[in-house]
This record gives sequence, structure tokens and C-alpha cells, in this order.
Amino acid sequence: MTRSEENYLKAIFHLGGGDSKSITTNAIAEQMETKPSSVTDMAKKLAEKGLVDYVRYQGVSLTDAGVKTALSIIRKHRLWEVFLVKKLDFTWDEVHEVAEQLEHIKSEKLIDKIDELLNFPKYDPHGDPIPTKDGKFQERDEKLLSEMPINSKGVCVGVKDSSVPFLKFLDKNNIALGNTIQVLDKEDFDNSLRIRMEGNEMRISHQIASNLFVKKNS
Amino acid sequence: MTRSEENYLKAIFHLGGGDSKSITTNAIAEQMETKPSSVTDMAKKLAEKGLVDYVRYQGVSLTDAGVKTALSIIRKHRLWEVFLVKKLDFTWDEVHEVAEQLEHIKSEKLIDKIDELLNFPKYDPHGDPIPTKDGKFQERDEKLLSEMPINSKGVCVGVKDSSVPFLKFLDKNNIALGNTIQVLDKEDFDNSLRIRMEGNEMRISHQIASNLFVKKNS
DNA sequence: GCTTGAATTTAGACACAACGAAAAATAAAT
DNA sequence: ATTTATTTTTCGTTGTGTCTAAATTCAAGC
Repeated sequence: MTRSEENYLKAIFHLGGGDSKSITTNAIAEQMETKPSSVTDMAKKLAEKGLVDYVRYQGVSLTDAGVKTALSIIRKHRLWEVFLVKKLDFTWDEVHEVAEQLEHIKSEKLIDKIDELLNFPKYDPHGDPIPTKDGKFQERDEKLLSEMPINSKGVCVGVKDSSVPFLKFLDKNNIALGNTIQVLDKEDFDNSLRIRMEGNEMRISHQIASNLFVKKNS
Repeated sequence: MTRSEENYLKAIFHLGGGDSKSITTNAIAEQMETKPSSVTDMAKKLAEKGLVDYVRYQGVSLTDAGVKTALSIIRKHRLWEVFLVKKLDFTWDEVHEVAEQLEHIKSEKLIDKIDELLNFPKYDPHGDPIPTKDGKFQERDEKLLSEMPINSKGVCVGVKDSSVPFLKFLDKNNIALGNTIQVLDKEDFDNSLRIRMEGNEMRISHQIASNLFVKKNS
């Protein structure tokens, strides 16, 4: 299993290719910042190895073996992210790029020990669930803040967009995972929200609200 | 700086190429378990980049820039080894192969934080000194056990051969770094030693004695 | 059904890292 | 000093992984 193959599997999974849905080469190329022709080549290679189903001009989807491999890489990625934040004081906007490298380290024992050191965390610093060793994937039951009804309360549990600028924005505005949130009002004009977060009232754009996951608590 | 280039620099350093001594392509090929022709190719490439001095048919030696790079990789390798042993309960014969991968992770901050987490260790689990961030290399002043005079005492501080079989042998015979050692007698016939280690007397072959570093303490 | 436009694949090329076989240079032996 | 043996390099080839440009297929639209 090469680094490149692992990256393709991960990308396909993130695009939904785990649900036997066909993902187009174009979509994969965009996600990976590469060219469609390169994706075609790799699709053939991965199909050869039994990790994806590939039909010419139709796209690819992950086989069971492919899903299993993708999950193991995502597991490593997210565990390393937790490690970086919890043990080495990285901020949540710094971890992704280093974890992209660490996820490819080949050692069962290493990642299991890291898991143990961190006390078997269930979520990474962005609130994304960490697959278990045997490939079980804890689906989350939260919804986007933008979809919460007025007056409902919840806890901020994750981000949809985990780009550096967005994370920095959240830090700057003291929006952190674990904060309690109540939707006070919705503005029809621009879909912005008035919310109360940890006691403080604030206004939040639709763009922000549609990238924050909230778990209802009532 | 590719993984391969880094491995070459490390190998050349370990063969003494840091002291402006010329290392033959054959020696490098053997150390890296590759072919001389591959070494020649890489020698040209590294010379191009100013990391080694290369004269055809004469061999290569590291430039100052090359030494600096090699030391930074060795630093990473050894710090990761300490991490694996101290934080994740790896045994000292398990760490090398994983550290070979981890040493190529590109992140200044990561390795500095690991260093800090470990409280700035000076030696790795095999007793090898860890270069400082600014490329200073703490040379050790110990000698091989086989070169110690009769009746002299010392502390076991490192291994020359850090292969898995040798390390396992040491574990099995309760020989560990930090142990006090006294040379009781030398056998002329086969150069074996009678020693007292932590109270127990034992006999040790020349092969073993010439792979253990000892620091005299008197 | 034909045509147009978009998506996808093929084909040829390149960079990297490695290898084996053959040629060249060095070192050793007589 | 010339031959012999060894080391080192060159050259052509292979395997990844990528790209561009050209060709193909698909999906609509008329």
C-alpha cells in the first residue's frame, strides 16, 4: 500500500464512496488537487487490487476492503490530531497538515499505543468521530447550527469546514467545541442567527452557522 | 529534500563522511542494501544540491550543509526512539524500524515539542547521543568494554551494534544501560571476559564485549 | 436521430529512484 | 610496465505517479 494509494482511498471515502455510491474522477481530482487523468490511472490500479469497483466513464466506489483501509487511515489521522493537541499543545488549526504525514506511518503497534496513551478518544479536535480498530464508524447524530429551530439549545460538537481560516475565526470569537448554544432568532433577510453562547449574545452569519455541528440536548 | 536523499545523507554520515573523509560508493551501497550504480546516481544529485562533495571514482563526503541535514535527521530518529520507549512502552529492539519512518516527518514544531515532552534527553535508548537543535553533536568519551583494563570499573552507557538479536541477547542476560561493570579477568585464549555486573559475576565473549560502550568512573 | 458540449479516458512524455549489464578507471600483482 | 582484478560509472530499462494534449464516450438539446 503506497502513500498515494492511501490518499486516494481516503479522498474517495470522504466523497461518500463508502456507501457504494459512484464517485466521478472529476470530483476526486478536485478533492485531491490533481488531474482527472491521474485519477483514472489510479482507479485502474486500485480496482486491480480489489480496493475499488471501477467502471469506465461511471466512476469508482470502495469495496469492503477499500472501506476498511480508508477507515484505518482516517483512524490514524484523527488519533494523531488528538495526540498533537492533547500532548504537544498544537492548536486545532495546526494539526491537519502534520497528521497528513503521520497517518502514513506503518505500525499497528504504534497507533494502538497512541490510542491507549490518549485513553481511547472518540472524537478528534474538530469533533469528527474516530473509527475503532475493527473499522466501526460511530456516526454522529448532530445537526448543523443553521438547521436548528429557534429557541432550541445544544452543545457545539464539531466543524464541517476545518480549514485554517475558519478555525482561526472561531478561536478569535471564542467559539469552541463543548460550548452551549441557544438559537435566539433568525434573520430572514440574510439567514444570519442571533445566538447565546456561554452567556454571551452574538450574531452569526449563515456561512458560519452552516459549518458548525450542534448536538441537541433536550 | 526527499526521503531517499535523507537516507543517503544519514548513511554517509554514519560511515564517517562528516569528517570530510571520502566514503566509497560500495560502502554506501552495502550500508543501504542497494546497488553501487544507484549510489552513483544519488551522489551526483546530492552534489548538485551542494550537500556532498563528489569526485568520480573517489567517493563522497558531506559538505557543511550535508552534515547539518544529516544531524537533523539523526536527531529526529533518536528523539522518536526515546519517545517510543518512554511514552509508549516500546522495547529498545522494536524502536528502530518505526523511527526510520518517523524521522522523515517534516515539521520543526513537532520534533521540538517531542523534545520538550521528553525533557530534552541527551541519549537515545541505545546510548547514542542526540544532536542538539543547532547541530551540535555531543561526542561520547566512553570506550568499548573489550578495551577496558583488568579491575577497572565503569557504567554501561551504550551499544555499538543495535541489531535486534544483540539487544534481545542483552535483555535475556540482564545487561542494561546504566549497569555498573567491573572487569575481573581476561582470557587470553578467546579474549572472553569475566565481569561483575550489578553484583553478579558472569563470563562474556569478546564478540559481546566489543559491542558494549562503557564509561570509566574513576 | 443528430449534434453539441462536457466529462472521461487514452497515449505519449517526464521526473524520480532503482536495477543489471557493459564499459571505464583504478588498484594490485607479477 | 603490463596484465589482472576490483571498483566505479555509464547506459538502457523498469516501475510509480504525474501531466498535457488528443481522442473517445456520455448526456442532453433540438
